[in-house]
Amino acid sequence: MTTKATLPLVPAASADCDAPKDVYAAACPCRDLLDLLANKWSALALGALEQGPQRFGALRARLQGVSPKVLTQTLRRLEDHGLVDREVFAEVPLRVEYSLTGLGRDACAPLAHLRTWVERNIDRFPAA
Amino acid sequence: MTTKATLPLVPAASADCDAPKDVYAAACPCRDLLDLLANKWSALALGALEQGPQRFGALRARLQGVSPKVLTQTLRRLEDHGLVDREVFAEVPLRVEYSLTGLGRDACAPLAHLRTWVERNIDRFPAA
DNA sequence: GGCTACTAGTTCCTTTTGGGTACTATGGCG
DNA sequence: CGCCATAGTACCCAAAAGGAACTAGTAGCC
Repeated sequence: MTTKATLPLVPAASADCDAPKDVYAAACPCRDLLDLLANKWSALALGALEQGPQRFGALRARLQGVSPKVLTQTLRRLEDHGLVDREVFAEVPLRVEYSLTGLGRDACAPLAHLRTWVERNIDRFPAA
Repeated sequence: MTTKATLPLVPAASADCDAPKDVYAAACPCRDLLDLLANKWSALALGALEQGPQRFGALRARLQGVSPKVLTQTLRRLEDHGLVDREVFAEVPLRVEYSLTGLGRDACAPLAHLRTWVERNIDRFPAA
């Protein structure tokens, strides 16, 4: 038996998102956005940019352990979604600055809550 | 030239986490925890469980689009970290109930902020 | 001119993860 | 016996994460 037969996983009438603002709906764009923000590197990058515009190298140093490739991907994705701005200065050596947009600044609030909750509650977790 | 020569990515003295509560430190356990919580399915699963204990099938229906494998993975990971409880009832057909621990309940708050922020601000995002 | 250095990436490759579909185990019911 | 249900697991493939090495463009130095 297939999955489809056992459970009506999606109401089926709402393929194009009848309830347009439900992260629990698979087809809702909210899902993609949640996927973007609920992500380790995004949360860290936006938090770093909260303290002002930063260069690529500075972000790389702040987000300890991030590889340049992943950092580029993360920043591009945030840029594509209108959360950060990328500004290139034709200096030498080349300088590129990343900064938050208004939207990005707003998105920082819930992510900051998450980060600080983690830091404040880490001791309550089993050592494993 | 290698990466090591150009940037001291990690202070190197703090391999075992001198500042024990910094999500920006690669070696800090906070990092793993952030990775666990800052995750689409975790955020959705914990949010679903906020409304009371749920069976596997109910969660699967609520988290539209999740496959049984991924749901199992997500729930086990949350269980391993002490965020959810898993209770098996030896009935027939088998019943398994998932519920939040105290820690899990606390973790819901920041995640709920994130989910509702997304739902409330989705319209501000570029259509792309 | 040739060498080095700087920044901000990209490319290539391997490993890990995500994810779907199909299948299993258990037991009641007709 | 065959069928239903639930709660998963097994298997496989594709996508993504991730690391190390390499590139581009320019300036300064010898």
